[in-house]
Amino acid sequence: MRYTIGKISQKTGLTTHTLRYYEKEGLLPFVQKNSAGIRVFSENDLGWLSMIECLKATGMPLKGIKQYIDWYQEGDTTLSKRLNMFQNQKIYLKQQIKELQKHLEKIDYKINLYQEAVKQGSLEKAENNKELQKEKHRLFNMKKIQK
Amino acid sequence: MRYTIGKISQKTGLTTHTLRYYEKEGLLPFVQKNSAGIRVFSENDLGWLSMIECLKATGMPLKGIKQYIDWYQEGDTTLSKRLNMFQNQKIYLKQQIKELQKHLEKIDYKINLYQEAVKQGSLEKAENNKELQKEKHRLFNMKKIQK
DNA sequence: ACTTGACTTAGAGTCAACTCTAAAAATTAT
DNA sequence: ATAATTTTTAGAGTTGACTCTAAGTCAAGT
Repeated sequence: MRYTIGKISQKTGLTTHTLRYYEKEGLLPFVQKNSAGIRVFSENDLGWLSMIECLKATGMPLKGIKQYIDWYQEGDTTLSKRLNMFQNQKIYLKQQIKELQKHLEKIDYKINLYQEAVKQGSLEKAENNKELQKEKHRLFNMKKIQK
Repeated sequence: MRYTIGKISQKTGLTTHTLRYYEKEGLLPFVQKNSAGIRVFSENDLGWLSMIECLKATGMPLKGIKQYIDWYQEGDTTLSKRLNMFQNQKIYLKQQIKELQKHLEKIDYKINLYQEAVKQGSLEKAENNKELQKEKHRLFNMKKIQK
């Protein structure tokens, strides 16, 4: 199946502007153009966009994604570079998830605190709750600064 | 304990420039200044910076963080707004974590694929592996575009 | 007292990633 | 056939979050 840029925009949620921008940045080197100069996207291009989304969402800048695509185009001589890139991205991603889970605990604490505060009509009163104090200490206990 | 901007910079990893920028943006309304105009940070300010980091890391723009701080300063009349904000942030964060875990699966697939490709010296050969094909289908199986 | 380093301000500059504009050509709908 | 919509390009503009500069003040060490 072949798709116009508008269809791909609907499908991916990226604007047509963004898709052209990605192409200009070298992220979509496989997209064909017909005789009138109009882009014709294939299933394969959708696959690339899915991979781009994955790398972008996991914190890789567009330049890094372009590097990967450049390596892909160089062929099998860059296989280990690409493997290495994915392995690093995995390490980074696992770290990210771990951090977000810690942040989730902090936000849960705040929700508990504010639920109590709404109930009592006062943040100060809620902060006097022993259970919440213990939780706060556990979560926000920052190491002291040394001279 | 009282700290200068430099100490806080060391402690938080934010540059002094960034700390002043945050203050200018209204994110640190509690930071005091001494008679010479020099910022004096307290433990309480570190607590605020920790919360700012949490909200920033979970995708809230600085404007949203400022809104929260403005509400805080308005006092107990905004308790439910703040509770609501944290509840929304939690929903958003859980969604984020779920998405990152999906991305992790995709990256794991790519690692398996490239490990096989490196072993075989060819990406094409690796792509012919039945197990990997099944996995690819499971992970990248995109819905068709409808007319 | 002098030097070195940290602090102050207002404001300019940078960077990544879009986002939009304008004018023209192609495609689709009536 | 005509109108409306979509696509094309090059290039300019925007946004968010810093990041840096310059010119000056303050503080600590010798």
